Formats: sequence, C-alpha cells, structure tokens
Amino acid sequence: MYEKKIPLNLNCGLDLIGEVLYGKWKIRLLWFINEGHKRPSELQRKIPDASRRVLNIQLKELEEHELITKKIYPVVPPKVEYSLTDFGKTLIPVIAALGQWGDDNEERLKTIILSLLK
Amino acid sequence: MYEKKIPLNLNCGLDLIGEVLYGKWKIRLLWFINEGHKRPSELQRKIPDASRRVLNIQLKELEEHELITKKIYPVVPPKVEYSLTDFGKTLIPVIAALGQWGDDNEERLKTIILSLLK
DNA sequence: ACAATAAGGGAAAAATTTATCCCTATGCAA
DNA sequence: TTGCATAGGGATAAATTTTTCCCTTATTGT
Repeated sequence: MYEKKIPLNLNCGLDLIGEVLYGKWKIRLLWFINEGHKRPSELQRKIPDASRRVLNIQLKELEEHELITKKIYPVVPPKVEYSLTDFGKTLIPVIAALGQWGDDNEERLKTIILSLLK
Repeated sequence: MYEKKIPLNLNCGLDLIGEVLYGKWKIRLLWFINEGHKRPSELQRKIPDASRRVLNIQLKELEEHELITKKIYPVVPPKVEYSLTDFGKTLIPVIAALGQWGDDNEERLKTIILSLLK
C-alpha cells in the first residue's frame, strides 16, 4: 500500500470527515450500498466510470474506517456483500445534503462547469 | 493550466457538487471566508499546512465557480478581499453538516484513523 | 473445449493534485 | 538600506490517486 509522506491533519471536524470521505468514488459507494446495491459487481455496474481496481481499494478503506462491513459467502463463484454499519448510516443524511445541493443547483452548475471547459 | 484528459461526470447532484468542492482546501477556504477571514494572507495563516500557491489556485477556482468574489483594492501594498456570493452562501449549511459530523464523531474517528497508521 | 461470471490482487503507467522554489512590485519601519 | 508585509505567477518537482493490464479460481451455459 501507498505510505503517506505528508502528515495528516486531524484538527477539526472537516479534517476528520475528509479523511474518510475523500476519494473519488467513496461517497457514491456509500450511497449505492445504502440503496441496496451490495455486491461488488453491482456497484461496478452502477459506477461504470470507475475502474474495478479503485472500487476495491476504496471499499477496503471504507471498511477499515468502519463505515461498511464485508460479508464473504463461501460459495463458488464467490459472493460478497457490503452493508453500512450503524456508524456508516449516520453519514447518509450528510451525503443526502450534498446530493441535494447539487440537484437543486443542477442547471446553474452545469452551465458554469461546461463554460469553463472551452 | 492543467487540462483534464479524463472526461467529467456530471450525471447527478453528487457529481456536480464534487466538481466545485473537491480540492484539498476548498471547503476550508469557504468556511473561513464565511467566518470573516477575507484576505489571502489571513486565509494562509488560518490554513498554514497549505502552500500559498495552492490556496491561490483553489481560490481562483472557487471564484470561477461563482462561489466567491474577489475584490482588489488599488493600493500599495496590495489588498484583496474575498467574499461568498449568495450562491456560495447556500453551501454553508452543507459544509456545516460535514463539520458537525466530524465533530460529533471526533473520538471515534481519531482512534480509527490513527490505528491504521502503524 | 471455451467464454462468461464472480471477486480481487500485483505491478506499472498515467493522470492529477499539491508543494517547493524563485521572482516581481511598492511602501513602511528599524 | 536592509528586511518585512502584501499579492501572485512561472516552472518544476514531488506526492498522491486512479487507471490499465494481466493473472488466479471454479462453476455454469453453449
């Protein structure tokens, strides 16, 4: 695994939440798991732009941060299911607020973002 | 400026808000500006772990995304002040929710994060 | 037999972000 | 007159994150 060279900041609530949510696909993973898409292959289909590899890595980090649990069924072909922990569930309203703001301002944001591309 | 090679995702609210908030110091910048720390030098003192350079870059991006405005006073030595736009102000409750979650779970998060370092 | 599905890890490359260093300009204070 | 504060840009290096590619295992469908 990659070892950080720049020391962490854990000074305030924003630092702390950043430590567990900062990652390109993490919020989406939590969201979809909450919606009931529990298996890795389902999640990969829900998030086709992410590489399989990163999803695995970020799922493992979410697990290490105790936001989700992983259940491995001893069958072949393999079956795995992720679920939110109670702790992870407390994040859902926060994530919902983020998504809501984005949805509420969809028009405006799209206009701004796209106009900056040219 | 750096030109993206991987196309953007703007499919849902989470993608959209990510587009404007994703950046190591952006949330902190918005927060401190909202608290009344408007000048670049003040912000740099509030966020000493960030390099001066990135703060400038991220401030510019926040401005381009219409979350803050920049006012330049034609004096020497130069004086600049940033303020939240009305649009930017609508993000404050969302950021507050993020920080609140981090604060509410400070103990637990610190324990988890630090235990993963060894 | 062969391809597809399921889950996931290693290695290396590519993409992206952040940090470091140096330079400009002007007025004020010691 | 040397040094600090103020604001900020260019170039380059370093750090970090994400992608790409390949490999393994065992069963089911064609």
